[in-house]
Amino acid sequence: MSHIGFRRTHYCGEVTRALSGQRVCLSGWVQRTRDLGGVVFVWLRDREGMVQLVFDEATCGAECFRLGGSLRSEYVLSIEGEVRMRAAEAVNAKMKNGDVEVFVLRAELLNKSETPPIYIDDAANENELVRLKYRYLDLRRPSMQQRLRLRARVVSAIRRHMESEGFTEVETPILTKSTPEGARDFLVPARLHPGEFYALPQSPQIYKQLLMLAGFDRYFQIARCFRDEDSRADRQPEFTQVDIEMSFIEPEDIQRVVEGAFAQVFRDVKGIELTLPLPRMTWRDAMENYGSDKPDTRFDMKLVNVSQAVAHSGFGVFESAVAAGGSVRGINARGLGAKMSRKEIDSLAEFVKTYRAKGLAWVVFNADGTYKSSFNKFLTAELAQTLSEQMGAQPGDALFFVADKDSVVLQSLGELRREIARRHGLIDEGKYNLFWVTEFPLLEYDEEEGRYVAMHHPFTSAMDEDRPLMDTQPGKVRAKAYDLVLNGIEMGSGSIRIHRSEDQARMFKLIGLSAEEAQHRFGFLLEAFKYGTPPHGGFAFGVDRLVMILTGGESLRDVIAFPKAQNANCLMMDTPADVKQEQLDALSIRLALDEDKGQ
RNA sequence: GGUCCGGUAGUUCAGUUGGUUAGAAUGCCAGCCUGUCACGCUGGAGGUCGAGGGUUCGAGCCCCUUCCGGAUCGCCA
Repeated sequence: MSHIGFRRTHYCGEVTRALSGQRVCLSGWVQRTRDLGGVVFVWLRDREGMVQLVFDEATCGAECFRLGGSLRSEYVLSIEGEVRMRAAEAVNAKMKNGDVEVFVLRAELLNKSETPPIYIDDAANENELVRLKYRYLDLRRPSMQQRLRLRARVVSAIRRHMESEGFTEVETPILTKSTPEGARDFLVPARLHPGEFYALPQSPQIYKQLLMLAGFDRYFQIARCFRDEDSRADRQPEFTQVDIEMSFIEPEDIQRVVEGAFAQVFRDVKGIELTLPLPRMTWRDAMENYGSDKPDTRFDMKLVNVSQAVAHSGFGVFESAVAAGGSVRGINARGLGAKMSRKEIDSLAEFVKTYRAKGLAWVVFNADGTYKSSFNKFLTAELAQTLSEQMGAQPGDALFFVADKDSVVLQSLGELRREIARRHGLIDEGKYNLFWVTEFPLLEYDEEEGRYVAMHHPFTSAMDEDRPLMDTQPGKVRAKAYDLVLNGIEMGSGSIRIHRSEDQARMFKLIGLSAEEAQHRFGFLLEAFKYGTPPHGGFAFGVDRLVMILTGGESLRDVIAFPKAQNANCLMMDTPADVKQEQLDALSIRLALDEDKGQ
């Protein structure tokens, strides 16, 4: 008995009326059977789709017919059969190739299957827990197959583009060195060096800069990166990024290459021609208008700063926010005044509290020209007029205001505008708004740590015209740093790097990294910079996120073959897992677990 | 580290005020059925109500602890 079935001639999904009358050999999984007693219908599925098989005793013989009746879900089957057109009344219009079927002549059962815990169908609605535990079955679903195949095409398009632009693909180590700054590292114990650890790379940042120093001029890599931080729908502990670095360039040069890669991807997998160069928006404009450094520009509803208008309104909440150096800003939910119940407005107020806003002030302009508001007592006709002018309000509009320090106002309103847009369907889902956000600040002040931290990373160079501010007003220095934003999601970021060791040392000092610590962690880099480092810069963008958007997915789990669950578990393999004592001994590791959790 | 939602049959879920033997659909098993396509009909099996503890005459339901999944704030240079 053969163990490979019949030599396959076609994929199931390829069997169409064009093959009518021909003999075909198919292999695949049993999707569903309908045993009518005298005839058995079977849907056979492979990666290209399904086709209906017919087991008819007169055609296939008694033994084969018995086999047909014994088939169950996900049995693995090979058949030889004849493609026949179906009678007009037997056509299944819901099936792509529902006008044909394959009359089985011979069949061979290659493997049985337990009854699967999940039904292999896109309409199925199983819990993620079950899906992730039986990921190999979940991946049989057509939608999962399509997403991963689209992902492969995305990566292929990128690779082709980068090669055509003269980039060299170089692999960099997975076992590398823990860095201070930035996300938590995954650590790997070193058996040959007791007490010392490798770290998994958060990105190949330093390696790619060293490759520039080494003269490769143009480098890229499809790089796996690791961050030991809490997961989100759009954040996994390990993820893939396209990592790029170039020498002797300005921001526009790298942006042109990255835009080209995205254009290639959109052309290949979506048939969409992007208009290049992509639009630019400064970080400052993004924050002012959208309250976010990754604005979703598929709808308007911009933030408006009304601090001046309300600074002396008598409304304590507004006045004190402005007096304390913060601001009062608002958004205009156009035409939604009548559609929003008091209950919904209350829920929006709860929503902004998530982002530490203390409350949400609102004004609804009725169609008849009257208005109501949460601060009626202070809302004089004059103030209402001013606000309505500044925010372009018309009858029927609803205005929402947050008063607080800028960071809270911007974030809470920025998120609120997205929430309102989601709830009221203001987002055109067919749109892809891809653009650059430029002129990011070099540093931001970390109140917890009481020092400046690098906003991008500490290898980012300052904009030339802002360099004089570095000693006097570090918070105002803009960086040669740029993000690429797609539909309100950060695709990636990049910068022109520091390439002189004295500048790098100065940057480390600015972020409070002592000379000793800098030497200990980055001594090799400072040393390397002494040997003729070219000006260089780069970019990195997330493959998972890009594919998620292109497939309309809600979660990175939908575009990663074997993703981690929220707490970084793999539910299928049950990782992480304990190890044998001998393994720990070999690594000189002793566990210090609480007794009730422990061994 | 915090907040919120969820965990009941293989799966998706319902389960009233705490009250007899925990239900439905689907799937599964068996039988019948020659044009089904979510086939149909008949019958059947299937449960540690996530786990542990507590309150109570009595807990799927109330309380505490804990585990697991999801969303999210912080975090993520």
